[in-house]
This record gives sequence, structure tokens and C-alpha cells, in this order.
Amino acid sequence: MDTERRKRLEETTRYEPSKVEERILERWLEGGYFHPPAEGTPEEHFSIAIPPPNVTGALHMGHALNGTVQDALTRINRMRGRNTLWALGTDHAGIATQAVVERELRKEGTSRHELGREAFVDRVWKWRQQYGSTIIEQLKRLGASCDYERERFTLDEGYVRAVYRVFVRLYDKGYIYRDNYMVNWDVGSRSAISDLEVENREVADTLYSIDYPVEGSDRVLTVATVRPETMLADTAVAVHPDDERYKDLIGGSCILPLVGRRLPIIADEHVDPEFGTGAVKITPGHDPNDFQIGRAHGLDEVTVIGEDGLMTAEAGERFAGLTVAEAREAVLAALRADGLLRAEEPYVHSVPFSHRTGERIEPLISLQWFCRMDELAKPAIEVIEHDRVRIVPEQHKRVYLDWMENIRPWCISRQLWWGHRLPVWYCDACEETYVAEAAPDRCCSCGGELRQDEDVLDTWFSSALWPFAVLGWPEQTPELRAFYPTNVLVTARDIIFLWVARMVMMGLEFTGDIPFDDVYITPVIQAPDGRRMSKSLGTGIDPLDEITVHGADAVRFGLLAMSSGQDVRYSADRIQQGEDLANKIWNASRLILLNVGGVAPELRPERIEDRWIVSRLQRAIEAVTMDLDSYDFSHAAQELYRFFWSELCDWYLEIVKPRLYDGQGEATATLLWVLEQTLALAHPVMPFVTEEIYSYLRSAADGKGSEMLVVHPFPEVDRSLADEEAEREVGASIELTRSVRRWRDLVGVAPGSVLPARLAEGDGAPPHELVARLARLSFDGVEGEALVTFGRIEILSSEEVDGEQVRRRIAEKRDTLRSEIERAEGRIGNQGFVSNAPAQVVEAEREKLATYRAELEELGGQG
RNA sequence: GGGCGGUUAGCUCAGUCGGGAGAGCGCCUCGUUUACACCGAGGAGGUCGCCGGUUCGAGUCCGGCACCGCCCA
Repeated sequence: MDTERRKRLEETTRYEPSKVEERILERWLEGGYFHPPAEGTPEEHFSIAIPPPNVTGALHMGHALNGTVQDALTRINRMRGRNTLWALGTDHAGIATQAVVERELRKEGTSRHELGREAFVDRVWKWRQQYGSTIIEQLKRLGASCDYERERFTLDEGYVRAVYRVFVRLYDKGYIYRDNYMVNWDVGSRSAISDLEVENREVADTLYSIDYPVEGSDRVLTVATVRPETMLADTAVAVHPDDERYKDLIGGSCILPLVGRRLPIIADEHVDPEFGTGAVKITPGHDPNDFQIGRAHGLDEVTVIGEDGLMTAEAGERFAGLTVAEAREAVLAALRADGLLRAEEPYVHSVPFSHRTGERIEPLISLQWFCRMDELAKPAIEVIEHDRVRIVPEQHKRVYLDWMENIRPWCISRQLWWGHRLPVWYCDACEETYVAEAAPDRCCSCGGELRQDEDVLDTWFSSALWPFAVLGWPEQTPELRAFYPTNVLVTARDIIFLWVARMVMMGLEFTGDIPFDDVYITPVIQAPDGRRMSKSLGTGIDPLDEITVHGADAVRFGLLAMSSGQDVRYSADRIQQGEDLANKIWNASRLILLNVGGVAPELRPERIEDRWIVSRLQRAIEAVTMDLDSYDFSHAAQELYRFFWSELCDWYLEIVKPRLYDGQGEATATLLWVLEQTLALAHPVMPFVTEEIYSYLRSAADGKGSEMLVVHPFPEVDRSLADEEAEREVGASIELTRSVRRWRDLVGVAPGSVLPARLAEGDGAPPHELVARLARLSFDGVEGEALVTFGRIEILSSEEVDGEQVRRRIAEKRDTLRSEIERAEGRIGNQGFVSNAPAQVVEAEREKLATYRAELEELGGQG
């Protein structure tokens, strides 16, 4: 190590991530470690396709956890020597991106309609070029080892080809069709959206009861509704077929108030006789359930609310042009005037809102493109049922299957300009429709002009192709051959349907293979108070701020450590724990590196304590490896912490210090080896600090070893290094030391004072030297009364110890032991326990009893 | 309405096969011995939501109840 580096290491008593991370990242990128060659077969490789973040998005806590998990998996596999690709990119986020640019235009006093479609789309591309890499750059700060050179975008030329290929093939198979059907109309974006983009929320509303006069009678049918304005589009009144109250009216008619239309009174099993009066108004044009009933009964479909959210001409002169809210008030006023409003009562019910714009969904009948999903779902159910695609944690499998088994057609057209414009052309002259990957010149039938469909595809339609389109499909690219299927998809629970399910369906349909072997569903990180973490609620915590303050390693460690099989609250303490661990690693490494020189890491244990730490390291490697391989990131992180802090630092470094300081270099080769292995073990979780230290370790070892830790072999368990004897002996020394320390505290002897002691008997095998130093005992042959015995070690009376206090505390301890003995004797004396419990449990109990008795005897037996 | 998950130390969470309840943080006492005060040593702290059952033995298995959260309709 050169003098300058040595000096910096000496002076930096505290790890400073902000001075390290950017430089390390730069070296990784320059080294090309994240950019694997597209060679070989998927079996030899490891690949992950990132769930493409929204191009308008900024990194939030969900991304941070998700990215950390993917990176840990990517790094461990890269270190295992597999050709590893973490494929990266963003999706074009139709509604969100269009909204962002429209907002800009509004500020400039113009609009997309003024600009026209072509100019608007150009404008969005400009936006994308300027801001579209925000989230990608943020991922770098997390240390994400994605292949930044292979970044893809769902509107890239090649990707568009994939989308069109899929659309045309599904159309040719008859899965994609155009239909006039009820959709979720998002007034905010003036577009249809899919069922999955709708969020149902409980809303406190008012339930109005309205009298509908029965034709040719003085009876009325009272119907209840929360949307009185939709009555203008009523085309029937329905009752349950078995409802005795209304049996005689079925087949008759009502007169629709305010409008005067005759409404047939129909019987339908879907009517709940318990709701309201048991008679319900049917509005096929504006209610999804009524739409179904309407189609079943062949009812008229009247539309009184337009796509702009205003009342249409069909609503009648009085109401046309009003907003829905205004129309409601006007309708209510009119009903009151006619004395037909029978009741108003508070009513809480579930109301659909757009996930995209937050606006209340207006169910409308609209001409849209749909994709039939049932045939696609069949094989996608199969592969999950038989675990060809494994979902972890397993409980999510049921959720996926329930949805798949009840899958409904997917509305895939959107009334937007930003996205994949439908590859559909119409001939206005002869009404011919063309669906093709490339634009046809003219109509084949009549030679007329062709007009392309105005709509674009749902963004998720393109995302569904991600695992293979990101690798270049439909071209048979080297990437596709080398890395497909991918190994795992890491995502959150709320995306199981949006992504996972659709990716499986599309993967099977178009590549004939599953898109990934495993699906790991991360927990949801909630705000510390248990609410949803969200910007609008003010409960969001920005991971980038956390990275700035605590360092990327700390955030990574914290997120992994706090995650579990269920949703968890964000724990600032865990991030702090990560920061503390990074600092601990830094300082422990300083201790080691500043006291060795020119020695290469080498496994050469000299003493029993060396064999002990090597053996303990094997256990840590085994645990961490198993945890990472089984997606148990929380335990992996905590095991790293435990091993490094509680074993390596608290015990081994303390034990080995004298040998480090004596300048003989005796302990250093093995110590360096342990450090190197531990750095490698921790690297997938804490890549920056481990990489930084590795650079020092490498210069201390004169440049031997891997060029960077990022490609250093991941430690493998070597069972021959498990050393039971060392674990037993050193473990016993540690226990003895702790007993002495506890005893000091018990009897009020200062922890630092050196106490005279002697070996009661035995050969004085090595461990007692350890205990002597760790427990601050002196074996220099002084005579005296034995105050207490720990194993073979007797502590002698001295002026450091207050004899009276010792006797008092020991008496208390004897009482505790006696009650323990009583408990154990009770168990051993229980015939049921002895005969039914496993032999080793009974044996363990006997041993405990014996230990207690021995301890009691040491403390002065029966007294 | 249907389904899933949760309830364990002051807080956030572990707890495998049923065999004497754990971690981190916080709290208390002591301590600057040449890695780290983002440190070290020691300690206190639990009716495992409630009721019942199975068992020699239940945080763990079974039944019921309460409360909290999420998903679906």
C-alpha cells in the first residue's frame, strides 16, 4: 500500500459513503462488469428483466427495495461466475407521460389539439430525451448492476415491431376483436382504461328513493339510486322473479318521470330483493351491472353522459350540457317539484376511480378493441399450478390462479396519442378493415384511401412482452438465445395481474416458453405509522435522500433487513443499523489492514482460535447463501450483521489483537483470508463499502486476487473447514469469559480490574489463556481463598472484591438455581415426559439438571 | 359478500419439526485498555390478542371470538 493510501486509511476513522460511492460506480461501469457478452445458453447464465419503471417516474421506496433485491441476486450470480444480465429499461407510460407534456403545453398557453397529433408526439419524444433517464440514473445511485448499455424503451423501433407482431397474431387467431361494450371511461384522460386500472373506494354518498308510476294503475314502484342523473337513461325497471310483491307487475310498464319514456318491468335473478324496495332502475348505458342485464334482456341502451363528462342531447333540453354534478342537482330539484322524491338517506358504497388520473370512473358504452384472455390463460394456469413457474412466497399462487381462472376480456385500446398506435386501417369507401404489421398502401378491395385507427394500445399490452421483447424478440437475437427464459421476476404484489400474469401468458404464447422460472413478490414497505407510503398523503420517504444521508449500502441493508414475508413498516432504525454495519466493516478492516503488510490472504490457521473463526465463517457462508437462494433477504442481512459484529469483531478480533500488534505477522494471512471471504459474502448486500475495502486489501496484498470484488468468486462452504473441536473449545472459553463478566457485575467488581485466579486442576490447555485475557484474570500463582469456580478456573479473593457482597449475591444465585433444579426434577420425575418425549429432549433436560446441581455445588452446595 | 394475511419486549420485527421466548433499536449501570462512542462490558424488560380443545408438554396444531390490514366482487 502506498504511503498516501495508508495515510488516508489511518485518518478516516469513519466510513464516508458519499466520498466512495460515485467513484466505485464509475469503476464498475468502466470495467464493463454489468455488460455480459450474449453468448452461450440460458442454462449457463443468469438473467433478470427489470419490471420496467414508468419513464415519468422517480425512484420510490418500492423501487429501492425491488432494485436491491434484484441487485443482490444479480451480484451473487455474477460472482458465482455465471454470465449475468440484468436487463434494464423503461415503459412509455401512455397516460402519465401524455399528461406531463400536456401540462407543459397548458403552461405555454397551447394544447395537444392545437399542436396536432404529429407535432404533439414529437414533443413527447423531446420530453423523453430530456427527462426519460431520471429513474435510470437514480438506480445507479442504489448500486444497481444493470446492463446500462442494453437499455430498452417500450417505444423503441424494435420493441414496436414486437408489439405489432403480437397484435396481428392475436388478431389473426381471433383473440383480438373490436366491440361496442361497456368500459371504464376515465374522464380525466378521456380514455377507456382496463379493469385493473380501476380502484374501488368507499364513498359516503346519498341514496335517493324515487317513485316511478306504474302505467295503467295508481301504484308506484319506488327505486333507489345513488346516481339520480342516470335515470334519464333508464330503459327498464327490474324485480326479482320470485318477489311476491311485484309478481303481478312483471311484463307491465312504468313511466319514467321527467322523461315520460315507457319502461318495461322485467324479472331478473340478479336483483337483490333486500336492497331498497326490491325494485331497481335499469340503466344499461351507464352502469356495468345494468349493462349485463340489458344485454340479457335486449333492452335499449341510452347514453345521456358523453365522453367529455357532460350531459348529452339525449338527456333532454333541460339537462344537456350540464356536468354530471349539476345534472344531479337539476334532476333532484325537478323530482322534488313533482313530489316523486320519496327519501334521501346517507349511504356508503364502493365507487370506482381511475388509478391513472384519480377521477371518478364513468362507465360508458364505447367502441373499443378487446383481447379475449381465456385461451391464453389456460397454459398460464398450468405452469403455475405445476410450479414450472414458482411464486415466492407461495400464498400468492392462489391469488394468481383465482384471477386467471375468472379472467375477463381485456380492453386494450386507449384514446391517447402517446403509445403504440393500433396497426389497424379502415377503408371508408368500402368499410374494409386491415390489421397488419406494416401500413398497407391502399384498400385491396376498392383501391380507396386507408385511415389508421386513432387509438393506441394499453401500455401494459407492451409491458406484457417485456421479458422477451427486451432481449430483441421478434428477432432471434443472440441476447434472446443466451438469456431467455429469465431466471426470476422481482415485483410487488399489486402487480401480479398487471405484469406477472400477462407476461406468463404472452411468454408462453409467443416464445413457447415460460418468461421466468421464479417470481419473487416483495413485501410492501409502508410508512412508519402503518399508512400507505405516498407522496399525496405526505407519507412518502425518498430513498435518494436516505442514500445521501446514510449511504447506499445502509439503505440496501436496511430495506433487506426490514423486509419479510408480509408487509412491513419502514424502519429508520434498520437503515441506521446498515450504516453502523458499514462503519463497523470499515473500521474492523482498518484494524486489520493497517497492521499487515505485503501478506497475501491465505488460509493458514495456526491456532485453535483461527480454526474457530474459519469454522464459524463456514456456517455464516452457508446461512447467507441459503437465505439468498431462497429469497429470504431479511435473514441473509441479519446473519451478515451477526457474524461480522458478534463473532468476527466482538470475539475474534479481540482475541487476535496481540498477535496483530506484535509485528510478527503470524496471524495475518488467515485474518486477511477471512476478511476477503467476508467482504465477498457481504458484497451482494453492501457492494460499495466492500468494494472500497477490497481495493485496500488488494494493495496490501500487492495486487494479488480478483481485479475487483464485483467479479470475485462468491465464497463456497468448505465442509472440511468445519471444526467441531475448535468450536467447542473456543465456544467454552467465550462462555467462561461471559460468566466471569457476569459474576463481576453480580458482585460489583470493576470490569477492568485484573483478578487473581488459578486453575483448579487439569492440564492448562490453551483456552485458559484466552479466558485470562478476555476475562482479565491473572494466573501468576498467588495463593488465596477460592471465591467462585468457573469450569476449571477458580477466582481468588483479593482486595478488589468485597467478600460480604459476594456472599450475599451468591446466596441469591443459589436460590435461583434451587428453583431451576426443582423445575427440572419435576420434569424428569414426570413419567409422561420421560416416556413420550424424544430421547434427546429428555437427555438435554437431564444434562441441564446435572449442570444446575454442579453449579450449586460450586457455589457452596447445600448451604 | 368472498378470500388472504396479521395480533410475540416500550418500538419495528424474527421464531424451522410442538420440547425452557429471540434480534435490532430504545431504556438502566459501568467503561475512552493504540479499529470503531456510528464503540465496548453487563443488565432490566414478555399473561406470545381472547376463550376453549388436542397433548406428558402449545407462541407453534385444531375450533371459536375480537380487533387491524390487504385483495377480489
